[in-house]
Amino acid sequence: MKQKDSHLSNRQKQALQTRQRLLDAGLAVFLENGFQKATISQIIKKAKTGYGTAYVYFQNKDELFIELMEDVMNRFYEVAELSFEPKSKSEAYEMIEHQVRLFLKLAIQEREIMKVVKEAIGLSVAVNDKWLEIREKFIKRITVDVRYSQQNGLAKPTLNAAVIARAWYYANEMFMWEIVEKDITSIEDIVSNLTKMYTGGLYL
Amino acid sequence: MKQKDSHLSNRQKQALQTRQRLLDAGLAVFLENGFQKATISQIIKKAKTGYGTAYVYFQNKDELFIELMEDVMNRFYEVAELSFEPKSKSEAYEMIEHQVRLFLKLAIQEREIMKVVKEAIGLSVAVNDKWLEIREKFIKRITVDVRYSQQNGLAKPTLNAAVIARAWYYANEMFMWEIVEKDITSIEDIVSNLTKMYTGGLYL
Amino acid sequence: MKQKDSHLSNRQKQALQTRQRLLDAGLAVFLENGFQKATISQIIKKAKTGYGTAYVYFQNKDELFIELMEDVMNRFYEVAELSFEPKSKSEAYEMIEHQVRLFLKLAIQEREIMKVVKEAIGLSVAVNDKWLEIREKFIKRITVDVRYSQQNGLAKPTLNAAVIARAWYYANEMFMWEIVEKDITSIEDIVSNLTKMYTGGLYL
Amino acid sequence: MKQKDSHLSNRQKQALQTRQRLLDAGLAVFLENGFQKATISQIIKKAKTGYGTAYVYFQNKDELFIELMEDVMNRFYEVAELSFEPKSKSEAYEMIEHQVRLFLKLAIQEREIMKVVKEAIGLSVAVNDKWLEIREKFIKRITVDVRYSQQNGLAKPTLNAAVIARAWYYANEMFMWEIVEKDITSIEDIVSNLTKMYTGGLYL
DNA sequence: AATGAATGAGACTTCATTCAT
DNA sequence: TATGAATGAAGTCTCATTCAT
Repeated sequence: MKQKDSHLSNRQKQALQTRQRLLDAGLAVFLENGFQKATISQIIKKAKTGYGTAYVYFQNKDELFIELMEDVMNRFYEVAELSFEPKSKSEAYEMIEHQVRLFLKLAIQEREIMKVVKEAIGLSVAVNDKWLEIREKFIKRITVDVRYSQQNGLAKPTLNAAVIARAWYYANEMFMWEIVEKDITSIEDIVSNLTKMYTGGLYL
Repeated sequence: MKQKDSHLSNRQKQALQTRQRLLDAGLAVFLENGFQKATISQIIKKAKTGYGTAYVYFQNKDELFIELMEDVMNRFYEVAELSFEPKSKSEAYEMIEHQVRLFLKLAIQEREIMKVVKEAIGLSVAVNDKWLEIREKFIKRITVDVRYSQQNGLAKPTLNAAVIARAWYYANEMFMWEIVEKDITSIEDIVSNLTKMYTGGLYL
Repeated sequence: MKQKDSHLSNRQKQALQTRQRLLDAGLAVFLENGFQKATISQIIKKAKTGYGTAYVYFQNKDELFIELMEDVMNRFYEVAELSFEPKSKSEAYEMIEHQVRLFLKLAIQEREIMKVVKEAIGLSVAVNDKWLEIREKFIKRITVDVRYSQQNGLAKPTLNAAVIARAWYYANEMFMWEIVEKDITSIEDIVSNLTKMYTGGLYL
Repeated sequence: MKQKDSHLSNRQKQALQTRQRLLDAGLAVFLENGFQKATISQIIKKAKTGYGTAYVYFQNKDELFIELMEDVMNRFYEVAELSFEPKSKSEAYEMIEHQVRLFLKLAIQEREIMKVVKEAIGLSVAVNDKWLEIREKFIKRITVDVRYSQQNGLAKPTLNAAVIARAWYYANEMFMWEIVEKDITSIEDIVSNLTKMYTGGLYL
């Protein structure tokens, strides 16, 4: 954003570079070997640092991966954060369909790293916890959107926004995993059915 | 059920008993330690058999667990198999709500073993594959139900039954995991919101 | 040789057949998997008998293999037993060259089983001992031949027949293994050089 | 020998010591238990290092043993490398007899470790391969010697030096194993007969 | 003569992490 | 800030063989 780094000492700049080298190397190694088979050994070799150096910047393998994972998930979160202030049911439909499409397209784009994320979730408690945290962030954001529609008389006011948001997110997340794991590339059928059922069920 | 076994030789009966002892011991050990920490060693000790004996009946820890998992999942599947031939939208609503409630109640009942299942899915490829297989069985069954409603003029005929069934199942499965993992006991809010959104979105 | 079996009871005939079935199955399994990887399990499955049955006829896996090995080695031993009563050095040369050629040709013919024999020698004490026994039988036979030549004034009388026979056998055995393991097919160079050196060194 | 190591950091020197401790411990353990029964566990206990440490320096038990084996075999190889430039047949005879004697004496000296080598050759593919490599090195060296004698008009020029060298080496190796395994101590009979036959057969 | 259910010893190896330098 | 030598826990699974039937 602003001119960061500019006020840093050379030493600090170097440190930042080392850190970034580890991150880059980590990404490459995780993509190539998956989470479990990736070793710190491979990562530091690729980053040309010593064993200890990796532990200066990251508590452990999981933390390094989580950093990488957050980068990717931020891209997903940008989609969730898209402004959502529809004036009508049909506008809501358009916006939601658009959002779902972007979300699933992103899954296709980030397929490889997401496969590793899926694996890591099952293997590392820390990664799993991080994932849960990310998920709640998504659900919270969706809950806000649902409430907006209810407050503006577009959506059924008796439904529990939090539960609906969760259900909706769950369906999206699961299709996302399916796309990632089964190498699915055509998503339009999913996009439209998902959106229709959701808006049909939620909106007036 | 019937008198099976009756035609088995004593030897075979004994073998069957040994196998069952291992299964029982396995369940106890998995419940107590979780999937990862459970060891074959603990299981055979509890079953009072030799190491090799376990490997006569099960290829490895994963296979033994999968057998156990299938037993539990069959109880879930019974719910999915409940006859579903509604005459009206409201009858459909009743039936679906009933099914969801049974499904989630079962999750509460089987909470402990399901926690282990969740853990095992992330840890064992074999268990994960089995889970995917079970999931597809559920989705296939739901797809049939959706089609029935469409063919009887109850549900929107333009929706893709397979995709809708999948989305619906996904939402249910995810709430099931949430209930299992967060020790949730009050499910009525989930049941009613889930059902309302689903029937509102799918049915005419 | 004579009409064996004819006087055997049916039961004894059956037993003999079972034994033979095990031997045949053993050969097939050893050839396919090598000594170490071959399992009793595979053998009895192929022979269509029970576990225990194999142990009625053979003390253990090694014994079954040794029986097979003896069959093959008898074919080699026939070469060693070829009558050897040369009248002159040149006749001796011819006979020895002929013998070496037959011996090494046999190695080519029996290559596959001999590979397994080599493996088994290193792995099983019993097989190794049997091999040593077979070797001594060969050397004893050769010693007789060397003595014959010495007694008939054809070979240097001061050489120690036993040591010479052993050295000669060793060279032959080693070339045999080389042919077996390196899939060598052209042996004439070996045959002639071996024979020339041997007769040159031993004969007058 | 010279002051190598001098330029190594303390860290590297320490590492070298650790490695040597493992090698020394390995030798002791292999001598005491043979190859098969020796365990990494015993070795690290004797070397007072951790499990992982052994695997830092050697891929596995086989590799550690191969290192040990190479040390011994180098002593044998020194004998094979003895300069061989005879001026006459009788000088050749003397030199060869001397070499054979040294070779077999060495076998007596190194009997215990060579017993383990023999065992290991049958048990470990890696050790077997290493042995084959060592053997070829010997044979190559002998081939050079045979050629020298042929080129200087001492040995029969029509014989194939490579085959003769191989045959000669084989006889020596086999007697070496016999001496090692049967605890033979009187070698003069072998030395003289072997040399006589060889020189008689090869030289003019 | 034939069967087959049961047995159990036990050695390997990996790799994230530490901490003295 | 960077290094890298050292650590060590821990759980799998095989398969020849036995012996009661």
